[in-house]
Amino acid sequence: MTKRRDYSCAEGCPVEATLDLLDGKWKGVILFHLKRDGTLRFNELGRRLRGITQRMLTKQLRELEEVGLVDRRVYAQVPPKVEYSLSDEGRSLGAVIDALAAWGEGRIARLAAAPKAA
Amino acid sequence: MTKRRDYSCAEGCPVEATLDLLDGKWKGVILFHLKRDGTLRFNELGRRLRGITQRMLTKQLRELEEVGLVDRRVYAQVPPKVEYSLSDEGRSLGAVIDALAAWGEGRIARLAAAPKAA
DNA sequence: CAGTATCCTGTTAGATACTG
DNA sequence: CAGTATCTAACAGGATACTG
Repeated sequence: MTKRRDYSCAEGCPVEATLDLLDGKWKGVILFHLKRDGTLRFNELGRRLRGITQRMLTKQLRELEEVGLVDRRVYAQVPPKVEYSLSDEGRSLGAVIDALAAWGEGRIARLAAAPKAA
Repeated sequence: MTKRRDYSCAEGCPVEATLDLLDGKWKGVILFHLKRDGTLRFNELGRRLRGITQRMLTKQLRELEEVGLVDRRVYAQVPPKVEYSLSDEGRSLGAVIDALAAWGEGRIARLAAAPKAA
């Protein structure tokens, strides 16, 4: 999904604008966990995302930071300590995250109830 | 974004489950327009998505159909007539689409108000 | 009208190894 | 602990041309 800067194409574009920010295999879940837990360190977050590599976690976090959804706080100490949390802008996404989570739960339940015929 | 079938990993996964279905550059907008207009023919839809190629439109629609969010109705006539609309499942996504659109509008407004310094 | 069929490119994301 | 650096396979998605 190519990132865009201009969403002047009216009608449907706000949807795209939002989705563009959530794009990437892990962004949605990352935001979900930061919303839930408030503040998490790099590896704490990583542990909540089973299967993610450090490289990917770093990349997704940097992108979220770049668009202003996530704040990154570095403590000048050894061993390193870096904390991630939602920015104000990220917090404003709360209702969206909730909507995604709520509908997803329903869908998972529906799929479980009516298993796709083999 | 790799499609998955199992979302048994608890906590954050409903978010992923939803996002997986909306993945692809055009799915969000397609759903938005079908929600708005109810039923649209292939090219009507295409015209609302400036820049999409027929190949992509077909592909995204097939994927949405496959996961059960969109219904495809073919009329046996010449010239061909094919109508797309939200399925019941797709309609149940309404609140999510609205949330995405609403937040996106806010964000676009915010970006316009505070243009990123070059 | 509503697609297919090909070709082609950049990007995504996984695996793996290394570091201040 | 919190990352980098490299390499690679797979795919997304655009361009273009053709068709029942």
